[in-house]
Amino acid sequence: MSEENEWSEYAARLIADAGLRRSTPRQRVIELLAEQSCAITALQIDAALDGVGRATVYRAIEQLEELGLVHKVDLGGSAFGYEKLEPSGHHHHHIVCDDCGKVEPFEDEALEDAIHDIHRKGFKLETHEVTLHGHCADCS
Amino acid sequence: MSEENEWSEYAARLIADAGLRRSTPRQRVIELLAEQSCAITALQIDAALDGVGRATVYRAIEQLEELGLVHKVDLGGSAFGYEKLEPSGHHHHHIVCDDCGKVEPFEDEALEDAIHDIHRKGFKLETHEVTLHGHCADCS
DNA sequence: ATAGTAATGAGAATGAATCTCATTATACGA
DNA sequence: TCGTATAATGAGATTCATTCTCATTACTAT
Ligand SMILES: [Mn+2]
Ligand SMILES: [Mn+2]
Ligand SMILES: [Zn+2]
Ligand SMILES: [Zn+2]
Repeated sequence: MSEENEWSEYAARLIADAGLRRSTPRQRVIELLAEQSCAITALQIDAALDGVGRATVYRAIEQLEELGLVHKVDLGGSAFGYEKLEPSGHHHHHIVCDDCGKVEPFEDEALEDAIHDIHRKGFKLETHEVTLHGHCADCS
Repeated sequence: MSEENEWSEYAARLIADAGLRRSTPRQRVIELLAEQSCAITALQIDAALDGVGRATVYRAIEQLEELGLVHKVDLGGSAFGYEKLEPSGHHHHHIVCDDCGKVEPFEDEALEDAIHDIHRKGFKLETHEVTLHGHCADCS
């Protein structure tokens, strides 16, 4: 099974388990998110889905976030980005060019290890976000 | 010399080197940021400084950011936070409770080492931001 | 099929951040 | 010290991502 379908179906399952209905608009938001390999904004989703209202897009994102299916990321622009969170836990982080706004995903095993070693009493840690800032080759 | 004064004077020097004037409103923004040990929002700064306009607060923050004196952080609320960046490079990151919004700073040497070992060709890395999300004791 | 209610979407409202522009303050040379 | 150039300011308007409202629609279970 492709990774997109895997996530879509996992999402459908959690949605059902949460007692939510299987509605077409929310389903389309899920499918669009499933196709993306990196972050996309709420307004991009809204624009891509004719017939799906803005409010529905934001509501769907909020629910997916609460179910741990989607992750909100600040990529330096004027809007937040959202990307699916694989059930395996496998994920990437981002490098942002502070001059032109270009975003590149990256993965780093040592970084993940260091993060997983962090414990703070009084806090149950769930997710994390790492963003590196700098200047890309074109802007240097 | 206290760390606040150290940063204030460092900021004053960079402001001067950049050819900017030593204006009272901008100076007051700098001093307020110097007093904080963690992030504060632009509107909190504006509210704390009577006689200093909102536009001036945002402009000052933008300039300080460009000079590498201030760091913008997304702490999950409706507005961004800003905190001073010590000339020594010494800094902390944040743990956020996704339920109540509580923010706690933390430092981790191994994490910093892992981040400094990250290199990406075509990118000159400057700063980084790490945010851990979870649930605090009160909300668990 | 029907009832019960979750979900939707158009549009209004909110609010952080940005922009405008007339006025003021600062730096610097005379 | 004075005058000039212009950086900087602040009130208010504006933008625009996000949230809210509420009448209507569409799931789902019976
Ligand atoms: Mn749409
Ligand atoms: Mn103010
Ligand atoms: Zn990670
Ligand atoms: Zn760090």
